[in-house]
Parts: sequence; C-alpha cells; structure tokens
Amino acid sequence: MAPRTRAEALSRERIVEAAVELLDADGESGLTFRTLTERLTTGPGAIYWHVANKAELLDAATDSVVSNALAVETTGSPQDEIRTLALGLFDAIARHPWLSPQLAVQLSRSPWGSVTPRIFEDIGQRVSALGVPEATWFTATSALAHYIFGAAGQNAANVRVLDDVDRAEFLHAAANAWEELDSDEYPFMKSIAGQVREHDDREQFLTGVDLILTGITADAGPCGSSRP
Amino acid sequence: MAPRTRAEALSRERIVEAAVELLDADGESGLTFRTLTERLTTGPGAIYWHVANKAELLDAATDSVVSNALAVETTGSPQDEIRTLALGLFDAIARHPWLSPQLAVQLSRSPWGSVTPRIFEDIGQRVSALGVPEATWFTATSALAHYIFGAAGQNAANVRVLDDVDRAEFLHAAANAWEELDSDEYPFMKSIAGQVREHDDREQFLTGVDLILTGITADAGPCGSSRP
DNA sequence: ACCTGAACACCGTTCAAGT
DNA sequence: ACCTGAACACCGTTCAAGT
Repeated sequence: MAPRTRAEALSRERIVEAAVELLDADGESGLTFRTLTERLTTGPGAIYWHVANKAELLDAATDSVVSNALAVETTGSPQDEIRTLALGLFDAIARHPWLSPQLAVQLSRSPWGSVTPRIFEDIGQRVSALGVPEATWFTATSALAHYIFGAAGQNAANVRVLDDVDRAEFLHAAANAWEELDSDEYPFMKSIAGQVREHDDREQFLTGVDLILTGITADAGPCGSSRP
Repeated sequence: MAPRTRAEALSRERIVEAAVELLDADGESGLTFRTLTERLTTGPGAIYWHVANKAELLDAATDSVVSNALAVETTGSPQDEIRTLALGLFDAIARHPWLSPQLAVQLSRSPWGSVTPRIFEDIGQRVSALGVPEATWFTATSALAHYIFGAAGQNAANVRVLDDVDRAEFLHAAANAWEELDSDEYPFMKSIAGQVREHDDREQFLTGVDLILTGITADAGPCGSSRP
C-alpha cells in the first residue's frame, strides 16, 4: 500500500505502457504528447518529469517490447535456440509493426544503444556454440541479426492493419500485379510471383534462417565458393 | 533555350536534388519546407505544385540515390555480380546515411514501392543464375537483400558525421567499452570486441555476403544441416 | 501553368507557478 | 518531489490571390 493510491500515480512505467498501446493502435504517428496526456489525464509537464523527451520514450517503448520478446525459454541445439530467438523477434515485430523503423532509427542514432547489444549477445552466444572458428562469429551473428530485422520488418509491413483474410487478398493482388509486370524489366519478380502468393510467412522466415545457418557451418569446404 | 532562363525555373528535379543535398548535410531533420524554400528562394506553395507532400519528396530522393547506386556495370560470375551490386548499395548508404531509416519507412508504408522491387529484381536475376532450385530463389534473394540493408545501415550509423580518424577512435572506444562489460551478462560481446576494433567495414561486409552465398549454393548437401 | 505568402492546425518542449 | 497548463518556436500543408 503506497501512500497515494487514489488516482493511480503517474510513473515512467505507466507512461511507457501507454506509449506502447498508442503505438500498437495507430503506429508511430499515433503517439503524440497530446494523445498521451489525454490517455493519462495529465499535462505534458508531468510526462517530462519522468521522461527526458520523445526519443527517450520511443527507446523505452522499444526496449520494453524487445525485452519481452527475448525472454523466452530456449532449449535444444544451438541451431534450435537460434530459431526460437529469431521467431520470437519475428512475432514481436509482427505484433508491434512500429518496432521495425524504430529499431533502424535507434540503431542510426547510437549504433550500440540498449537493445542491439542484447540481441547480438543472445544470438552470438548460440553462434559461438556452433563450433565454428571464432574469427567468423562477428560476421555470422551480424548476418543473422540483419536478416531477422529485415525479414521481420517486411512481414510487419504486410501485416500492419490487415487481418488474415485481407492479407491473403493483398498478397494475391500483389502477386497478380507482378505477373503482369514487363517481362523484359522484371523477369525475376514475375517468376517468383507464384511463390509469394502461396508462401507461409513464418515458415518462409525460418527457411531463411536455416539458409544462413547452413552458410555459417558450411565454412569454406567443398560446398562453398571461395573468393580470391 | 526554354522560354524562361533568367532565374533557373523550379522543377521536380531541382527540388529533389536540393532535398538530397539537405539530407546529406544534416540528416532527415535537416530537410524541412523552411530550409528547402530558403535554398530554392521560393515559397512552400511553389514546391507543392511539383510535389504532393513531404513523404513523396523523401521517396523521390530515395529513388534517385538508389537508382544511381544500382546503375553499375556488372560482369563476371553471378556471385561476382551480386558482390558488386551489394557493395554499390553499401557505399551508397554510407554516403547517404539517411537512406537507411528511409528505406525501412518506405518499406513499411507500402511493401512494394518503387525501390524495393528494383533491388529485388537486380539481385534476384543473379540468384536465379546461380543454378539453384527455383523454389529457393525468393528466400535466397530476401536473405541477401535484408543482410545488405541491415549491414549497410549499421555501417552508415557508424560513419555518419565521423571522418576516418574520429571513426577509428570511436570504434576503439566502443570496443574498450565492450571489453569492460560484465562477463556474466555479455560474454559474447566481450569476446568479439577485438575483432570489431580491427575489422575493415567493406571487407567484413563482403565476407557476410559470401557467407550467405555459401548457404544458398550449399543447399541441403553434406555440408548443410537440415531441419525435420 | 506556375508561383506567392499569409494563415492554419498541430507538434515537441519549456517553465513559472502551484501542491 | 511531483504535477499543472499556458506559452513558445517550429513543423507540414492549404489556398485565395497574383502573373
């Protein structure tokens, strides 16, 4: 029982929680100090007492959501654990599509903020457990992390407001559009239109993770190509 | 000789060109309608005659820069051509760091705007020339594209305003900071700190591209691991 | 057809004043 | 210590008016 319990005292936690809700509902443009003060029935000054500025608030919201996504049980081979972590991030970004640009912005403001090292660390620990040379760890972990963010971001862009039915229609329409593209200029897009129409996002995503895992463990053996 | 030549008539091209210059100089926050009208010595209404809104202007600026980056001569094996394209994008994003968040935003607004299909097409054509099964084309191309954007974005974040000397100092300081991280929480980041301090960005980037190319061509043969 | 420039609604942020 | 709320500078965008 804290001293004041009547009107649910303001706190950094409550502010971040409300920010996440606004972002989930209406995207990045849905979070303003106006909408935030309205929801929390307070004034801008009150928020600035707990939070330095909007950028810090977005960082905190990102941190909160990513932390939850990384807090998963992982057991099995390093490969399995990497798949679990990757899928956790993929699903989190699908649930919170605003994360994708936000992670890029946060990265570009300070390359090693609070979120990036944690993701690198979590993935990197499993990469180092794959038994590949230590000299390849950094490159391998980067490749995995970048693929996860990029693929998840693209998926989030598709998901956004659409429910499953709308989404199927959307993909269908997109695939049809590609099939009608000029075959001189876009032969490749035309050829994969069918795959796009029928693919399952999460399955496709995991296939890509496996592809990179194969590249990591294949090393420069007989299957790989080596550059001079 | 056009009817009016005295004061360099306004045009969509000139507006986009000025926008790119402002973005290069001061990042995304450096481009406002105030700074733009000032540089072009005109009013906001004049710009709105040629451009629908700021989002379209950013799209046009992105499109212009990426088009240049993709307009490179590529000859050699499909692998070589993919490396050339990848490095071209990497360097373009290093020269124009604002591209990185912008590509993410553009992707999240409309998944298949004008830029993304061109990049997918250019890379995808080479992937399909690798001689791997058509069913893997989409996944392979996605993995490459996402890695390129992610790695280039991270690099751009490091480069930003720093010159080479500052950059070396920056990496040195970052590596030192990681080495002093708690070894229970961040054992992996500690272990790769040395690699980060000494790595060459472009070389490291190409190594990652090769890693993914290896994964693509290794298929599910004896070198790869397959998931049940 | 192309441009001017005042005006509008909205944004993040500040700060003297309250309790 | 924590909150109020008016005020400020700035933003993207509009539009009647000019040429």
